[in-house]
Amino acid sequence: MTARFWLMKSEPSEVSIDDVLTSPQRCVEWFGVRNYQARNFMMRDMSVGDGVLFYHSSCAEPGIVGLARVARAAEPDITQFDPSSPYFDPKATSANPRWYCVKVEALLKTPLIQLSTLRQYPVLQGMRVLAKGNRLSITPVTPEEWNALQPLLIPSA
DNA sequence: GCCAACGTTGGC
DNA sequence: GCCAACGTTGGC
Repeated sequence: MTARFWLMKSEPSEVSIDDVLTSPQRCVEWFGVRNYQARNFMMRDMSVGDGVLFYHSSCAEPGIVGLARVARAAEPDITQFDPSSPYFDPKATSANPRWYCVKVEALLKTPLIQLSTLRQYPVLQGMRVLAKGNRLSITPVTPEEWNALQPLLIPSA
């Protein structure tokens, strides 16, 4: 296990940072990931306690909106078994699940950090989320990037 | 709505 | 195993 920090995208129309912060345990199953690379990050590389940048995508104001942590290791994503779910996968069975998800606990809401802001910091230029054409919904964040981001993540009064 | 990027599918 | 076609993502 190498990575300890992650950026995780969510569409706020589906699950926003506010949705998670106001849910009973401040937790959400990261259901709906249907990309093997992202799944493998959750299955192989994530550990409880890993730091998470909560990112809103496909919305009016895309960017980092919160801090979170991995709260539980990967388990089968139950939406793959539900024929009424948009994430239903007919090739998945409970004996042979295809898709797994970790549980994420939201910690706090941060000021919105837009892509244009991230681009201003040389140390952050390598972030996958800034790469042209990047579509991966879960990406590793280096300790250097994580540390450089901290001053930007302090909640305003 | 546009479109670039990229993952997946399926015929061969 | 190749690769063209297709579908999806996601910023703009």
